[in-house]
Amino acid sequence: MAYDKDLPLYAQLQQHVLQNIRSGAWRAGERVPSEHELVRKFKVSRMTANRALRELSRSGVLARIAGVGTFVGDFKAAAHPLQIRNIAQEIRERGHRHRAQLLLLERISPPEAVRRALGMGAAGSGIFHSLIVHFENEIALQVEDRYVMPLIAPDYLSADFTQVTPHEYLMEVAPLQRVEHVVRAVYPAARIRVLLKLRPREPALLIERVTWSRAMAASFALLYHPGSRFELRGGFEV
Amino acid sequence: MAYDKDLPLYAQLQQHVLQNIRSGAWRAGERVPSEHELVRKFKVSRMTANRALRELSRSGVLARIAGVGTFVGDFKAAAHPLQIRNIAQEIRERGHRHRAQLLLLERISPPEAVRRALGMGAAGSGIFHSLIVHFENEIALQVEDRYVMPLIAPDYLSADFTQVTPHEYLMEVAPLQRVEHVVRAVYPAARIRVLLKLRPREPALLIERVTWSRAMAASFALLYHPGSRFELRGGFEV
DNA sequence: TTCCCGAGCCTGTCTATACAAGTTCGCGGA
DNA sequence: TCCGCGAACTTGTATAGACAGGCTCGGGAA
Repeated sequence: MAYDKDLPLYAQLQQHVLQNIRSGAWRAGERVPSEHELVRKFKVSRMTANRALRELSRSGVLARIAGVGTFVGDFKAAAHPLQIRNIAQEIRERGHRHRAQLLLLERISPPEAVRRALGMGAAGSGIFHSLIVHFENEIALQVEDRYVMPLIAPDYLSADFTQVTPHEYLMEVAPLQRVEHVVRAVYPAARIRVLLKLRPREPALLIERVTWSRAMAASFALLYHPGSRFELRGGFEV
Repeated sequence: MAYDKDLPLYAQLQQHVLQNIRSGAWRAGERVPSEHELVRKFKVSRMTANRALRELSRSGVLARIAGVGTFVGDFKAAAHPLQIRNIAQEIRERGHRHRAQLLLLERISPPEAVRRALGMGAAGSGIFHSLIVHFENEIALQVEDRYVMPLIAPDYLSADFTQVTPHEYLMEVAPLQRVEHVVRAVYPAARIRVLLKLRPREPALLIERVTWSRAMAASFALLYHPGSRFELRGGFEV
């Protein structure tokens, strides 16, 4: 094989497939060699060829149909991933200083929108609410408006959110099971605009995050970011 | 094993691991059973245990260190994926009508911002430019402002972009190698605001997309979406 | 006391083999 | 002509065995 001899065999097979796709020799939808053909051509065992193709299939590069064959995936249809990360960690990884300012930490009767997001019945008994501003080098980068189910984190009101972010705190007290995000561009309410020091027409990037733990909705967060100072990045290779 | 007998063995092992993580029995950073322990406990071969753990490791649920062991991954550090998809396909999958209106299709001298995004030298010889509005049931959902390297798609100016989207066209003529996205909330220029029929203070969600093909930047697209009618969704399970 | 080396664990890879189940296609019988 | 069956191919899964290389820790040598 004319590929990097330092790589394991299955990875060399993957390189072979990827190079043919990258070069345009194998186009979307076209058939790629079967496991048996790879076995014959490259003198490897079928398990090795199987692993090479199976992993490329799992990552969306290939599509496999039992009994039919393996085909080049359709990038038109592929979803390209973006990344949402922990704000405090992101700031620290940039080598900057993170500071959290706690504005509210209370038990309230949940607003209708929050009840809907968390799938609460009408008889919402009360919910924990925190409002925190996150600063990167003393410049506001996120307003975190969060609602937490008391059942999941009974001691939420006594946590020190200047030291640990609510997300980190919740990760400690309850195992995370599922996360859902919705990202939108919004023109936020005046209260949020002030906290983020938004300029007159500057919009905000809003991430709505719902987390599940122990088979129930645990927390609903509205994460506001200044449009001019925050962006989500993502990529997608081969 | 007390798991779904219809699942393959390696998947049943994964269920076992995931249930222990979900329930909180195994916390982030803690050790999980080694392959040998799984072999003894569940009477499977090591290759089966290896596959179960390897795949969970690849998806970030576990972290493995050769010579040491396998550990529960740290969700605090995990990045949560969002999805960016082909707009025309997304609309059609919702069962709605997609229509593309071509406003500009020309060869121009590239603006500075475009030259930078595509990594062009100062002597940019000229670049193809298209401006298209995408409608969902006759409501504007995206303004696509795209710049394409002539080397990659020499016949770009003679394509029919009411029938095929530029992204689909480029996928046909050049193999896709890499995609990068940046997502921001912006207050767009008046020209864009008119096309999207934005209300007075309504912001837009802007996706900047650079694609590479044959080891060079191929295309730079600015995708504007109305803040009130467009959102990105993503999730993350276990 | 300090340092080095090896035993014993771990993951990573690879092979040969086996069986199951899905698809395709052509041949032969009704 | 039409239908059904089976051969030949495909992927999916599972096993047993092997070797390589990384890490830890303890015992023995300097």
